[in-house]
Parts: sequence; C-alpha cells; structure tokens
Amino acid sequence: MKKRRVKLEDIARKLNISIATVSRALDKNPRVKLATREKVLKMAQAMGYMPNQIAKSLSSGKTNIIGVIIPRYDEPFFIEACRGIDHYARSHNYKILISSSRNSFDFERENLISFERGLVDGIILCPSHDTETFAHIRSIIDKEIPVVLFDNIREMVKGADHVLINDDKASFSAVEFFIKNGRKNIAFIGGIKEKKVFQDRYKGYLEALKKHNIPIDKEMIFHCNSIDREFEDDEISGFLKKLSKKPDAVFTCTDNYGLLAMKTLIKMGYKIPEDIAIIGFGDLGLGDVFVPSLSCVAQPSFEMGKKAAELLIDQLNKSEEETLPKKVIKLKTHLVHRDSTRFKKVNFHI
Amino acid sequence: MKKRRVKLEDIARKLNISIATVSRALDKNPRVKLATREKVLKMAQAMGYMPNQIAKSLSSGKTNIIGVIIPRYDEPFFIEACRGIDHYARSHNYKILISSSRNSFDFERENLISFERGLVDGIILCPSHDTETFAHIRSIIDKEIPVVLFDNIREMVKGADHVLINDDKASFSAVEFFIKNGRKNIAFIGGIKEKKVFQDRYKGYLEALKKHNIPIDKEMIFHCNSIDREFEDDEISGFLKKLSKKPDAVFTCTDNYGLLAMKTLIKMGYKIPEDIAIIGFGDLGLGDVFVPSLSCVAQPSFEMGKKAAELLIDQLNKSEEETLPKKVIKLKTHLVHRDSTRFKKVNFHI
DNA sequence: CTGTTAGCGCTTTCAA
DNA sequence: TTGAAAGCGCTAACAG
Repeated sequence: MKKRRVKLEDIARKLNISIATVSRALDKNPRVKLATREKVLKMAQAMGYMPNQIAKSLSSGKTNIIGVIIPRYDEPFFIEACRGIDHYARSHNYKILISSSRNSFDFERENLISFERGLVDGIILCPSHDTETFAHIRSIIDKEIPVVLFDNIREMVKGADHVLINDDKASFSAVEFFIKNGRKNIAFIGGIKEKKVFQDRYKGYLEALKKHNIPIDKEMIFHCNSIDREFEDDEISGFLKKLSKKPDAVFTCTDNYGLLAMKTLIKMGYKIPEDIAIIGFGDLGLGDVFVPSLSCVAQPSFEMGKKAAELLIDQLNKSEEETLPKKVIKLKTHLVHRDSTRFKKVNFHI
Repeated sequence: MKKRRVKLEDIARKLNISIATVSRALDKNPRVKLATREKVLKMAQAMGYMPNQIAKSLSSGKTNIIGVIIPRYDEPFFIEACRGIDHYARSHNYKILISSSRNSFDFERENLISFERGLVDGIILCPSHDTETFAHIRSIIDKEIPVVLFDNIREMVKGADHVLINDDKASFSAVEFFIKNGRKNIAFIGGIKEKKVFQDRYKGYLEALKKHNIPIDKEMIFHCNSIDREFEDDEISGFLKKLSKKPDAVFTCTDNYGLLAMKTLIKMGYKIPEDIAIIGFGDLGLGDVFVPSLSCVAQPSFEMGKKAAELLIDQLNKSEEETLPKKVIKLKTHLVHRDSTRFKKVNFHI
C-alpha cells in the first residue's frame, strides 16, 4: 500500500537508459545530449521524482547543513544572529540546524559531539557563559570540521574564525558620553560575571571613569546574578532602591536591564533623562516602544550572524589542502540616542 | 593528510570480527556475547569512533529530524512555539530544522518541497497568512510524511493533526471583561485581515458587543496593515489620534499593538486604566516590563509547540499500517490582569 | 555522449 | 553467537 518513492533507477528503466545518465541529466551536466536531458527532466517531472537528500549526502560527503549552537533561544540577540546566519546560508544553498546549549558547558559539548556525526558540514557557535575550556571545540577542528565562533569568546581558538564586537570600547563610549554631558554619578548594571561580554562591558565602564578621573564607587556597581528572567526585576530594583547616593546616569549591559531599571526609577520618582540618563546595550527592538524610549549601544546582531555564515561557507568552499588563514572580525557598534539620553545641549557627535 | 573517519569496518578489522557484529555490539543488541560487546565498545572508544548519521539514516530510512516551518523568526510567539517543539523533540531523540516562510505562500511551499527530499521524518507547520490553499500540504500528506499544523489554520487539512487555541472565545472574554466592568466604548486594533487568527479575534470582539447590546461603531475599529514593524507605530497612533469619541477600553490583537497603543494613549494624556483600559494578546514577556504593565490574553505558545511535537512524534512512532486518527487539539487561554485593567472593584473571576 | 561499476557507512536479513 | 552479503539511493571515476 505504501507508495515507494520514485528513484533514479525507476526513471532509468522507464527510459531504457542508465542511472548515471539520469543522474547527469538532472544535474544539467553538459555531457548529456540535450534531447536526453529533456526527456529525463520531463519523465522525472511526470513521475514526481524527488531526489533523496540523504543518499546524495552520503555519496557526496556533503550535507549542506550548518550546525548552529547558541546559549539560548529566547534572547533576541541570538534570534537576530540566527536570522543573519540563515539569511546568508539560504542564499548559498545551506540550511541551518540550531541547538541551544542552555548556557551549560555540558550541553554545549553534547551538541557539538552530535554534530560530529556527519550531519553538518560546519559549525557556528556562541560559547555559553559556562564554557571555560575550549578543548571540545579544538577537538572538532582537529577532525577538520570548519568552525566559526561568535560573541562571548573568552579565548581565541586556533583554527577557527571569530566574529566579535568591541564590547569594552562600546561601553566605554557610552559611559564617556555620560561624562561629557556632565554626569558624574554613573551606576553600572552588569550581568553574571562569568560571561566574557559582560566582563568587557564592565571593563569599558571602569576605563571611562578612570580616564576622566572619576572615582569608582563600588556601591554604584551591580552585577545581576540570575539567569532567570523572573528575578532580574527584583535584583535590579533592589539594587537601585538601596543606593544611598542618587545616581545621575545608569549604564546597563543589556537593553532588558535598562528597561527594568527605567521602570524602577520611574516608580521611585526619577525624571528621565533630567534626573537620570540611561543607556542600555543591544538595540533589539524594545527600546523604542517604551515611554520614555531607551537609548542604547546598538549591536549589529544580524550582521554578526551573517558574517559568521559567510566565513564558514568560505571555509567550506575551500578545497581540502588550501587552508584559509583564520580570521578575527570585529564589527562596529554605535550609540543610539532616544529619550533616556535626550537632555538639552547634548553633543551628539561623540 | 586528511584523517579519514573511523568506521565500523576499521573496528571490525582490528578485532578480527565482522562489521555486523560490531554494529550489533554498538547497538547493545543482546545477540552479541557480552565479552564481544565490551571488546567492541572499548575499541570503538579507543579509536574515537563516531557513527555516521547520514549512513545510518540512509539505511534505516529515518533521520530523526523534524522540519518546522514558521511564518517568521522574529516573533516571540513562534520562538516560544519552537522552544516547545524543541523541548519535546530533544527529549525524544529528535532534532528540529526550522525554516521561515517569511509569510509568503511561495516560500512556504518551497520549504515544504525541500523537506520532501527525505531530510526530515515529519513536519510541523504554521501556515503563513498568505496561504489560502492547502494543496501543497495535502501533497506532502499523500507522500505519507506526517504533518502537524498549528496556529493560524484557515482550513483543516485531512490527514494532519492540528493544534490551536480558541481565538474568538479568547477575545470574546477579554471584551466581555471590559463590558462587565462598565466600559462601553471599546476600540479594537487588529492585524492584517488575511490572517485567520486576527479574523477570529475580531469575530470574538463583535460577538461580545452584540451579546451585550452595544452598538458597533466602525470608527472604533482598526486593522493594522503593515507587516513591517516600523510602520505599526504610525498606523496605531494615527488611528487613535483621529478618533472623534474617546474610547474607554482597547482590545488589541497582539501585545505589541497593545504596547504601542498604550504609548500613544499616554502621550495623549490618558490615564491608564482609569480613563482607558487595555488588553493585549499573547503574553510573551513584554507586558510586565512596561509601566504601566499590560494586561493580556495569555496564549500557551510553548505548550502549543510542545503539543504539536508530541502529536507528530506519536504519528512517527506508529507503524506503517496502524494509521492514527487525526486530532484537533485546542489549548486553553486565560486573561492576565496587570496595570492596564487594574481598576477598582474589578471582578477578577470572570 | 552514455554505460558500468565501485563505493559512501550502516542495517538487516539469512545462513551458519 | 557470529558472519556474509544485499541493500539504502546517489555520485563519480573509468571505459567505451
């Protein structure tokens, strides 16, 4: 009862030609007489032939699938990055298979191992913040599976391409913007300390203060600990409410932290941006829906994904021997000014 | 130079046994002597053997991959649904391959066709709003590839399972909640008319008014046309500003519309919820970050995905002949009350 | 221009 | 309990 799928052999038999010819004809290989090719194409169409991707992959050694590992699904940055990857990949005839490491090193390694089983031609990975060692990645590279790393890279891995932004410089310029506009009591809200990008953004904050001779006030600095979104709100409002001194600016390491901070500050009676200016990080579409809208460091998420895919597919297209020099690409960020930094006489040309 | 991957044959040769035995040993097939199995496992380990997924799939006829087609990546509802799918799928040893139809019927069909090439064992699909006919889906089902549809289903497809919510009832109860709390001038903000779920939510709005003998005022009704997020804001604020009569409640077909409406209304000087109450639709994590926070119809997005995966995997696990009766599952929604409906003396037990 | 044939790496009868 | 061998559907080298 089960209809067997049409295969090359069926077409070949019907037309009394060899399987090889059918295969070539469908490939539009010029070594097939035009008449034959057309005959084959027509018959394939008529019989409802669909090539078997798996068989193709087995014999060609290529699956045209890119494996993508991200720390979590429900963060706009990763979604955007995946969209970027997908965008480039599809236009180059690749599909993407996405896995979440759930911010766990063990899952990340498991995912990587499952990708080693020949299902993917190459891998794009954003290390989880739980990832301290990179042997699992090197082991993949040793097996000559191309790898591109992006964002949150604690350690450069030899043999892989890297796509990054300058997290420290980005936060540096945000904080410097506050300072140049007369703000001196600048609070910092970061994320879990294990995460490289948060470390760098913190570093940029410290450097900006240092450069402008503003003493560092530990009380003004807070690192969110919760991975769970539910508790972030409590953590941040707890921090802000406990401050003995009133800050006149806040830099937060994510847009979400920025929004949560705004929410608490408004409830506390602060006027934004007159009493307090805020800059978040990311620019993933929420900042401008809020009233007031949130200024931020815009991160080129989509572009990062796209670039990662481009580098990977470049590697994939190189022949065995011709090993490409591995690259580190740093993409540009910029400040986006909205209500939360729109005070009078702002010098926007920083 | 290229290190060839270890395969069964390599292990077999090293141990002087047959490939079949190695295969069985690795499968933990009881028909292999324990000693042999252990020998094989140890050797496989030592040689760094990794099974080839593609070869496995070709010979077994199963890829353990589920194809997922959603209208777009950057909508929290679909992300959540995908998370739900992924959650269930992974715990049942399936991976998921996600494609976006970009809300285009043509892309949807193309994606479907590419899934017909044997890469996936089954398909979970949310029809794009551009999708008016379902022949492309039936054609997949004819090839005996299991299909589950979820959300935005304009037409039930025979041979597929369906996962839905009661969009009309959900919006009905939201609007009725307004009415029971004394609101009479209830505005409606919907989405593009082609989309089934928006049609249903509109229907529920009309029915609630009708049931309570509130005349329908066309001026109070608006359907967003833009797919592009950039223009939604203008559309919605344009609509609200032009109203000649002041509404005292707004029901919007998405949370995002609700947030945008709130933003405009606040700027127009409305007090929320005293002057105007608002209920959105979705509950995808933004509503409670806002000040004031947005009430909404909560849609079980994650659960919908999970259920869809469950139904698909059930189909996959049935043997050829034993064809499962196809199901239509409707999941429950509920009202979540936040600031935008938190007026005094509210009867929360509707 | 076309056909023959040997794989790709694994599963699974069938036989021993 | 094990082995030999026939596929799974397609590609590609080689021969003609």
